Amino acid sequence: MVKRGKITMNDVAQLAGVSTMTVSNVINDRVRVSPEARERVLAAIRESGYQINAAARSLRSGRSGVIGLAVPQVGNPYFGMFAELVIAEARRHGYHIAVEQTGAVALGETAAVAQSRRLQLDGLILSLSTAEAESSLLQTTEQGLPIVVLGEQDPAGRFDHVSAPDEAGAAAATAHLVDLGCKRIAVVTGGNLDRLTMFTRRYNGYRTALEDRGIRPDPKLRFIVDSLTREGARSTGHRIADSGLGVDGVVALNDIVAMGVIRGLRDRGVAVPDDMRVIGFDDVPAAAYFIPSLSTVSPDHEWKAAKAVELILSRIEDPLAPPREYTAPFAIVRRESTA
Amino acid sequence: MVKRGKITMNDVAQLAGVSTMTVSNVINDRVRVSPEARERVLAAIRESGYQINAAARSLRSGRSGVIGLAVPQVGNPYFGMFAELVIAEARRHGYHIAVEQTGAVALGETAAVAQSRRLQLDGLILSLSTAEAESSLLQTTEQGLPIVVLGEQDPAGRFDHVSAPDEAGAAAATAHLVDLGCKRIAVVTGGNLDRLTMFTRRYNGYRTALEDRGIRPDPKLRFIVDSLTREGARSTGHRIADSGLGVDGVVALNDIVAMGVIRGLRDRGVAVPDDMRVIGFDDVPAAAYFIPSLSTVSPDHEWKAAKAVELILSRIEDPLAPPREYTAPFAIVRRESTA
DNA sequence: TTGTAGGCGTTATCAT
DNA sequence: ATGATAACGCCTACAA
Repeated sequence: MVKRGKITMNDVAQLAGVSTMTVSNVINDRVRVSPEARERVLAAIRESGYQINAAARSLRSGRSGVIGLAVPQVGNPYFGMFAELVIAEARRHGYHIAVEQTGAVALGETAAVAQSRRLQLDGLILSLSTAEAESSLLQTTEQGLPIVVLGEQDPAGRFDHVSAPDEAGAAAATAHLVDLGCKRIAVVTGGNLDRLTMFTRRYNGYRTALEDRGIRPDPKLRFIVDSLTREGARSTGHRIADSGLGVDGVVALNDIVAMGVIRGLRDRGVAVPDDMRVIGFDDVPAAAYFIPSLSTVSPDHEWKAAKAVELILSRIEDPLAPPREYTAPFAIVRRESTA
Repeated sequence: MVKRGKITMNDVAQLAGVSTMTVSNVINDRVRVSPEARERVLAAIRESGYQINAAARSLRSGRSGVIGLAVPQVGNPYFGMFAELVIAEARRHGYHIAVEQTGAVALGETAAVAQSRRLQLDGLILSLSTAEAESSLLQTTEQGLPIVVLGEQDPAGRFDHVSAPDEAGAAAATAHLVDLGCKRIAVVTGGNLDRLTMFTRRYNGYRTALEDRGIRPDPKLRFIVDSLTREGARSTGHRIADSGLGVDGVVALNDIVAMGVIRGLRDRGVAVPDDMRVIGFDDVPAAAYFIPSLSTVSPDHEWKAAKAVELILSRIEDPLAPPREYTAPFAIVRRESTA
């Protein structure tokens, strides 16, 4: 009894001997439908293998039941893990997630926003890496796409925003190294430090932690990765090993970089933690299994994912509510790399 | 001049002083439109911030321009990397990718298929981990959803299929260890070995490589991970270290497992490669940066992604063509873990 | 080259 | 409780 091609609600209605609206009412259990009618409809659905047409529903209702999640790359361990959590959390609320990739560039972030509108997504959780995408964001919210921003904050503070504990986390990481007796603590950060970015905030955390303990941050101990990749981090590890600056501790801006740096140090025969201690940021799944296992700042990822979903849903409910700002709680996880 | 709410093609037409169809024709550059009209339309689009409504287009045309990609989890390094490549390749062909997660269970795989139909996806690239989802697949293709299968092959061979070089790759990995002088080579695999799965095929590769060299595979050297996670692999590493079997080489079914095993060995003071050599499978991005860097079977991931996209596009073109079968080329990458 | 009519599958509204 | 009707925004077919 399986019909080839498209089976519509109408087909189901005929099969069940009811009207299209009754089928629709059963599916969405909107109004009271008599038990017999409901039963016949459900049987007809099973028999025909009917699947609702999301395009038609979305066109008619204006809602797609899909929320976008735009991240730089899903292949990145951090964003891959985060996407998984968001997908699970959204499903709990009856929503589906569509993953977009921005490549961490403004063009990609703008494109993700445009794409979300085209696809009639009900909202967008956007992990921002640039500030340049802001103007397109503003235009978009004016046109009614609810947005929650992660990572970089828009300067005007007009969006719901969930951030990592950048300053406090980096400060705690730095303090951890100081407490262990490290005297020459380097920091590995990225990009330029003019604007207030994730890099800047983590760097600031490092600096204030040192200053709080009466240590003058040495500009020579600030290493900039030339690219935010494992390879970029590895060569930064080489530079640190070759620097002759007597570095005995490293605060890395994230775990990928930390592991790349450790790998680079190892290339030069520098052992972690024996010769130098290293701490990361993010607590990606691989961190606990790296050799040496990686000490790191561990933000509550589940909390972050749940908060992002909660915010986007309430923003969809009430587009005009004032924007809200949250920072994830964190803990320092001590592992072998700072033993 | 930015209008709030939904801007339709009609609004653009009015703004430009033309008919809706002219706007549609400009957007899809279908027929010849006079330069002046086209210019006015483009200006109106820019001015209004118009975005085409994908739901309406999809409803009308029956095509969404979106291809589904169903993988177990995007947080997994292998699938995250693979998703990235597929997304990039699809974009090159003007298609968008929607990522689904199956959790590597039959229920999830079936659900992904149903979801793809609901969402009017033009096709589905499905990374299969189970055989149970097969019946639902068959029903689906009958209803016109083009499918390309990765990973597990459906027993009936009714789908386009791209596989990893499981047997040949595992055999080459094993041969590599033999050539290095390993005498007691263990294999770490998963699940039961009754059906022909990825596990079975890689295990078979290991076995035939040994037999080809006149070595009798010792059943005691076959270790089964109780869960396909880093933690499961780590505890397998413990078991290998504690086994007292004199293992001097390990063929792991994939890189995640290989790294987990190395971590577990390290927990027991077994050094890789000094005390024991380990080789993985997949060449995930992290493999080259692990300590020790991981020797592994490196399938051509880009080839695989490109082939999957190529197959799904041609399947969309011609739903009735006979199914095709491809296996990715590979190379053995020698790194520190087998030095 | 441009415009008009109709329908894709669903649901809101109103009527029975 | 159930059904008829119209409309969501776009595109195919045809007409001008």
